[in-house]
Amino acid sequence: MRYQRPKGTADILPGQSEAWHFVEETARLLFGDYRYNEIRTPLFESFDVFARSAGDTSDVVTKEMYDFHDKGDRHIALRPEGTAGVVRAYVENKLYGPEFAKPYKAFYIGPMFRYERPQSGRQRQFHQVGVEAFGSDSPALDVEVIAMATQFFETLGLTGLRVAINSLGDAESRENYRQALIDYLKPHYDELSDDSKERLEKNPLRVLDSKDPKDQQFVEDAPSILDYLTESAQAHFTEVKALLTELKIDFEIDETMVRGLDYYNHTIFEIMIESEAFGKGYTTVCGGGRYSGLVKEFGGPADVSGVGFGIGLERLILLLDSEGIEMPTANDLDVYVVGIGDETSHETLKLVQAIRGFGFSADRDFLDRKPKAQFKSADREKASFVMTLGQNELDAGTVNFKSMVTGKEDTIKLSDIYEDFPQIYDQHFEE
RNA sequence: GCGGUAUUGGUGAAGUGGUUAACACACCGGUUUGUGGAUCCGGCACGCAUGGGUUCGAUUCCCAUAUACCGCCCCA
Repeated sequence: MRYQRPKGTADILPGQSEAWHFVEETARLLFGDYRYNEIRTPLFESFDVFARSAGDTSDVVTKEMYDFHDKGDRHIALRPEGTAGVVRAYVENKLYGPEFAKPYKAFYIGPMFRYERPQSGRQRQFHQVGVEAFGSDSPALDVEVIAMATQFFETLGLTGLRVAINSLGDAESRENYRQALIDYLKPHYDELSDDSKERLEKNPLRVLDSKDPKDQQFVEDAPSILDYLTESAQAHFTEVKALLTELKIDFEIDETMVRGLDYYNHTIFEIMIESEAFGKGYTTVCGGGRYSGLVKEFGGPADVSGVGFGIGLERLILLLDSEGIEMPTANDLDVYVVGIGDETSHETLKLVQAIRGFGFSADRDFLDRKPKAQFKSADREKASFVMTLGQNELDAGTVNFKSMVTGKEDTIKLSDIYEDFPQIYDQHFEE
């Protein structure tokens, strides 16, 4: 094997790509119903676009960015997620201007890149679908976004969703909580895992995410961020909960759910699902939340906030597969044209072309194979009908028309097929 | 970035330091000089991820590299 695909990449082959279309089309249609329109931004951006949005010290920037210098010595990075590019485009195209609807709602679908160690469902090139809505602080928009995500999964046929929400409050709430958390954890410093010791220094909220069982014991008794929300932050969260209840969307509050970045505030949420595909327990298939400051960071107005989510498509399709959800496969073949003898090649090609011209699918043999082998191909491609054309038919100006379902055969004039194939098709399909 | 397991044909896989690398599925051909899903028969790895090394001899042992998978880190 001379060449192999780059580490952490995958070929999506015919047979699988139909499932991708299904998921993507479902997203396009549904998001359209919510009046989110597709935005397509470059797969690569200036390195700074992502470094800016993620913070210079985060692992994403230092470790996971797929970056390089181009021939003009520009520092380029392949996009590791969708939000930064969308925000950049929002600001660069001045979509906050008065002529645009507010909130400005957009979705994206496409490949993302992270230079990390591949594992199942984690690749260096992977795909996400996500949405962003800018320019409204309304809790109703938070809930619309959550509702859209849950409806997306339900439309795909998934059940047993679990919606977890939390609030990080505003900047003041976060600062108060951060200090409280440090005060709580500091006395236990020596008992924490090495990883969490470091987290405590760099990003205390991350300790809440630790997988270490000992850490988790401390986390259980840690103060809750919800007790540190300012009055207005509290009001926002209360309204979100009320609206979710109104929409009959079941949710639970996870006080330990956090985000690493400072830009997140108020509502954050994850949608989880229990599936064999990812071992036991619930796995997150969608993460999202509200953020502020990003637009300003990119040079836009200071007061424009955003809310959105991202969904990893590889994981989602793994999930749909393991849940046995029916997804469309390659479309069936209407007609297979069997040609017998070299002399028929011209006519069989004209036939398939004519049938395709009428909007039906048609195929023929290209390997000079015998009739039996051609019938096998027709069978494998699930052809509804087979037309057989040999010297006899050619002389008579006819074709043998066989239904692969009933096995019934009929002789049809070539001229009739060229004139009105749909009529012949309908007539025989009825039987 | 760290640790572990694995790598045999189109696929699933068995196998051994020594002459022809099981078996099954798929595919191709024949049985039927022009008709599918069945039966039977035949074909299908000069090769065991790649590169070195040990050995009289390696797919089998050792080392390196690549890739996949699992765990950690991280996951905006």
